Amino acid sequence: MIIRIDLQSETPIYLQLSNQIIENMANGNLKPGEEVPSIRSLAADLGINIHTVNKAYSLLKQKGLLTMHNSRGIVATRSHTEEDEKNMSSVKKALRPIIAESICYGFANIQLKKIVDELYKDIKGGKINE
Amino acid sequence: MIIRIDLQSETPIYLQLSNQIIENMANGNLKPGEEVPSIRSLAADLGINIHTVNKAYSLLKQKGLLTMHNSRGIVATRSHTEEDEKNMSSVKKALRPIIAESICYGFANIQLKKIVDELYKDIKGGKINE
DNA sequence: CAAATGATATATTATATATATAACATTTGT
DNA sequence: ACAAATGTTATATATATAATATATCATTTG
Repeated sequence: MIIRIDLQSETPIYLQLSNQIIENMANGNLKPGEEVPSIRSLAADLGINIHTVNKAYSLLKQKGLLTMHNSRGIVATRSHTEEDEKNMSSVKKALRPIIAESICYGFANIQLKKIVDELYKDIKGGKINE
Repeated sequence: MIIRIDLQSETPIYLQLSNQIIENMANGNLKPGEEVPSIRSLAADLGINIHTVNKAYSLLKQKGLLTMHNSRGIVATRSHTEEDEKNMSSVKKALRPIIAESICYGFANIQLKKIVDELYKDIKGGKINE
């Protein structure tokens, strides 16, 4: 799993980290059941603090995407279908202001869905660019 | 233009404010060329500080959605088509992590585009909920 | 000329982010 | 039994962001 942190970015490190782990889960680089690097080892590899990694992992745990096993490592998880409603409302809440902004920019509904379609395929394709 | 600030929210006030102004521009409550409340009056109405309103307005100005006229008020703006590329890349950058997260939740491409479609119509419809 | 405007400056408080150590209980491998 | 590695938690420090309180300035409007 490739992770790259930009210390100059205005996006907090723990968010960059959790976002990139999510991308790795989305494109299949990190599959459900597979182990994630330990907090200490990842912090050492990236040259950042343990607590920063811990914060990112806690966020993913809260989203139901990671499961901590008592002193035995951390494993990628796919949240259950019972949580679909919760996940759905979380996604909608995040999407809403972006879609509103797109409307202000004059982007049509079809145009916006085309962008979503492209991003969806691009992420699943496994590109980690931007 | 109706604006409601939640002081308990974890979303910063200036972001709540700019997001709601954007929604009002998206649903037609605030049309291009129309005046926006002055910084002082809006701050007084909402019971928040001048600088917080100023920060929200500056953000919208930076997005090309507001234009300040020297000591003569602030006006809603539709950013020009020449900036489409910039706006597009801005929207994509914001959308990417949310779509990746949706994929982790097991949401299909069609399902996601349906959500976008619903939100698009809901925002244009003018609902200001949650 | 007074009033209102956006812009700017300084200061203070509170919260968020990131780091540095340290310690704890649990699990794993020897 | 023991050492090593794990996730968890606690404390402390430094910096950045968010929000507030005053205040001043040039410009525009009535």
